[in-house]
Amino acid sequence: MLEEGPDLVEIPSQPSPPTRPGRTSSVCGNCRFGETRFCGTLMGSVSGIQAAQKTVRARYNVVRSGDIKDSVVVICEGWALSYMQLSDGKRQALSILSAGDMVSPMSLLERRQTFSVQAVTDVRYSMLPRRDVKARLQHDFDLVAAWARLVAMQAHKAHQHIADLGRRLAPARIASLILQARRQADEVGDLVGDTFPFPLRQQHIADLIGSTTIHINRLLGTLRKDAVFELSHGVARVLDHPKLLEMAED
Amino acid sequence: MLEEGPDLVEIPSQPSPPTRPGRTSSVCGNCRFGETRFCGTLMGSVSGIQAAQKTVRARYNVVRSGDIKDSVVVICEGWALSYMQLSDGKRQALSILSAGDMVSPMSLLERRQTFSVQAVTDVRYSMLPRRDVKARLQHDFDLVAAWARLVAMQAHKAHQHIADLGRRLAPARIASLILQARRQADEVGDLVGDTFPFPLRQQHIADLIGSTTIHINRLLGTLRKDAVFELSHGVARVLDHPKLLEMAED
DNA sequence: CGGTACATTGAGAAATTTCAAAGTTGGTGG
DNA sequence: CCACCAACTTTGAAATTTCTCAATGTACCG
Repeated sequence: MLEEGPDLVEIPSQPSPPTRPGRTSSVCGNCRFGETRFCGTLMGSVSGIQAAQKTVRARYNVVRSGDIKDSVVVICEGWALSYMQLSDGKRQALSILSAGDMVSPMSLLERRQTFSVQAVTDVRYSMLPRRDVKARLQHDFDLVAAWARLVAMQAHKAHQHIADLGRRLAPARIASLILQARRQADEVGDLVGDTFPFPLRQQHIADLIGSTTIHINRLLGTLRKDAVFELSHGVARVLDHPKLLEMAED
Repeated sequence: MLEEGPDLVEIPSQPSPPTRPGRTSSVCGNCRFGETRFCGTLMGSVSGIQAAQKTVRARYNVVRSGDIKDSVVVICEGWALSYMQLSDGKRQALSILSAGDMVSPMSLLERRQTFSVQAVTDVRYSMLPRRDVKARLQHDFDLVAAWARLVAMQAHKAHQHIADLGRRLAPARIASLILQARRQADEVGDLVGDTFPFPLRQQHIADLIGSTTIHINRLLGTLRKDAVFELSHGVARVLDHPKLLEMAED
């Protein structure tokens, strides 16, 4: 698994983070997701919440475990990975974050981040002041419910992840990951034929799956050889969907 | 891992579940935890929430994945395990539930249970009508916050679990589990010297750890031989705390 | 006594990691 | 245009970890 990243993978220094700040709140108004996502509903026409937009380049951190943040982070564009950093330097990815995802619904209460987030591609994200968001929720129980639904979904995903890691062999986990990404792409309209964007590196897959790059590499090699799945240059291609379903046995 | 349990392990039939119903709400008033737990706060003096008390014997289910429940379940006495049931019959435990634990904070919204809960020892539990609880939350944002804190804690535990399963070898996971149980026992005052109650069977440990009984058995054997940890008749004993800490590398 | 749940052991098989070393690719500065 | 570098991918072989299969042993209960 990926050891604590080299300098390039982490934000190199506090003074000059690879970030270009900016302050807009109309950005959300132009968002391709409109109000289909929680962040959209939250920002809806009359919220008056001011979102600060930022950008980080691939392989840099959006959030670091332990950071104290007074904002809720929402990914607007690009892919990122949330992960836990283990004491011995290993890391385990928790989930894929892409456009429209709130980095952590929980961060509404806890200023201290309990996990890190690293950009896979270049990432654009918004920071919503926690105070404002909280106030908004306080006045609108429906929003609380929507938020809770989000939390519930994430909890369920976490449980699936636990079951995957605890009870499945690597091939099944990979198949499962691929299918999940395909489904997601489909929902967002990014699925073109049997092809969809998949910018994760083998290292990222290994981190999600709880395995090593080397093993992932061999498994992907097999999938390619067997004409089941191909991955190259950030584009995934499912050649044998039924086979994948069978492998993931879901 | 445990295959879909034999009949005895599951509730044998709908007509005569091994449950003796009863309806009391003063029970919570007499609870040893008072208002230190969320359920206590929730039921606090003036809530007027009516809790139905039930009991199930060891190895029976408290909740089954897919059940539709209009109540929130809280464990009052005994130990239980929440777990995911995989399609191929295997199961993966998610967490230990003991006195004072709400089975799932998420169940406040979702009637459909997304995981199962099985009693490890005999278990007494309360069922709080969701409608009432929800109403209570709606009138008291502080309760929402308390609830959210609970959710956040569980999310964090889930993340730890994911990291454990994905990135640690079985010995480290066992050590980690033991220490967690010890800490928990300590907090509740159940730690006597180096000894504390630990009713989990090797099978349960395997299900939590994502391993097999046989493997667990050998590892526990080693721990015993090396005078690090002993487990017998539901009582655990930590002989070499530092060693365990080192193994869990936390 | 018979049965069920649980713990324990041995031996071989399978999955996965580790170590070591090349091969590729895309971008950058000269 | 070329050399070079960093990030990635690929391969081989040996070492570890963990699982599976197959028995056997043990304690408690009705």
